[in-house]
Amino acid sequence: MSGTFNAKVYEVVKCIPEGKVATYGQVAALAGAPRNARFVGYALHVNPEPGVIPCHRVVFRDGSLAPGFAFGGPDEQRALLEDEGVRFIPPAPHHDNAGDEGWVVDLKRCQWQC
DNA sequence: GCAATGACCTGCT
DNA sequence: CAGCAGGCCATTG
Repeated sequence: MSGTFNAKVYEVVKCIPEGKVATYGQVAALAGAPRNARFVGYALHVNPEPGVIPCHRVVFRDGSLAPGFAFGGPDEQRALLEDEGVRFIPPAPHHDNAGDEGWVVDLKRCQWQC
């Protein structure tokens, strides 16, 4: 009930359609705070409404997921996103930040846009 | 009620 | 090109 930036985050995240993913920075920007990407993660951490907030659709700016904090594990998260229709691609040689096994979301084609 | 921390991102050196 | 530091709001102890 914090009618504030935090609540806006849930609104944006819940507004993400299937087969699409949004980045923390994007959600934060849509919430009205491009520099508050940090608190976006915190907002999802409290996750006041589990099952309603697709936190697994929220990924890093690089396309990697949140390792260790996923609801069931990066493997489950990847399978879930892939099952929804999200496209996954291997890490680029010049940009390898393996968040999980080295699979990153194709932000080029599956990043949710307003 | 005070203080500290937190799934990040951006800019500058 | 790469590495380092800072910043914001809210929640919890």
